[in-house]
Amino acid sequence: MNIGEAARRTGLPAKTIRYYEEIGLVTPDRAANGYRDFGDAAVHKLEFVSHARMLGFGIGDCRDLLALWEDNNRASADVRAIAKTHLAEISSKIRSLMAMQATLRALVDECAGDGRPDCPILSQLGRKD
Amino acid sequence: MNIGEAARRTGLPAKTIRYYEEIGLVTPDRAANGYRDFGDAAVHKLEFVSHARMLGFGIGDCRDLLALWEDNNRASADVRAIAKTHLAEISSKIRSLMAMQATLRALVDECAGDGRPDCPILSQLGRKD
DNA sequence: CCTTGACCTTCTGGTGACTGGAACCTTTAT
DNA sequence: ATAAAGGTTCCAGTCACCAGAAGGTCAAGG
Repeated sequence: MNIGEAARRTGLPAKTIRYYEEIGLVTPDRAANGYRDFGDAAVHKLEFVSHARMLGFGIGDCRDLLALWEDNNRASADVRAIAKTHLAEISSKIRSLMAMQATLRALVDECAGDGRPDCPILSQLGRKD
Repeated sequence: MNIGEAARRTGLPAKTIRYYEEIGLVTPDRAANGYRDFGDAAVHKLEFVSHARMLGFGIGDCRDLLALWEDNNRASADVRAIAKTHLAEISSKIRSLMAMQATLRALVDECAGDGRPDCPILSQLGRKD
């Protein structure tokens, strides 16, 4: 099938699929006219990568997970290790975002938000340490 | 003062300060030898930007907040609006990360993580929709 | 006076994961 | 024959920097 149909089936933009080919995540066949020709296996791989990306895995992790997925002699421990590392990164990002959120929310709550110039948000940002 | 001292005072890497000059966030004087010469006001501006960046504001927001900070006729409503928009983006990111976290945590908990190939993580990633 | 080392300068190129657009070719339908 | 809808490649841009190269400047010590 052509790239458009593969895009429809996977939900990935065609541009993204071309990019995935460029970096070697998938290697679709080529038809005589030069068009990419995706088989079911290629589409399935794209779906796999799409799902992994939705869970926030980076391209490097996707590559590793894909290799594991295709290796019938894999150890689930290897998969789990990648996932756990990623989970830790997610948790760390959440913590950092929640800290920002708490600080910012307090500041926004304090701010009158009217026509006057006094603003605790700016005061806080401009404080000298 | 030279860029090194400005970096020490603000905690920003010198490279970052040069970048901030390049994009017009700060415009330090130049000494006769071509070195950047930061006055207290310039350092204070850098501190302001540094704080805003720590709260996750993008460079565009920093530019706007900086302009508001320096405008004595500002309305705090304008500052508050920027902050509220940014808060909404933070909340959205947190929600999205927490969804990933929940899914991934459940998968990791289900996975034996041993030498066998069976792995619910890979099964889930490879599921056809 | 010379050297050493720390500091400064600019410039180029890379990061992650795409996205947009231009210029062009192929297929399908009218 | 033509027009629309698809496909192709390649170049450039995004964001907020960071790494490194090649070279200029300055203060201190021999």
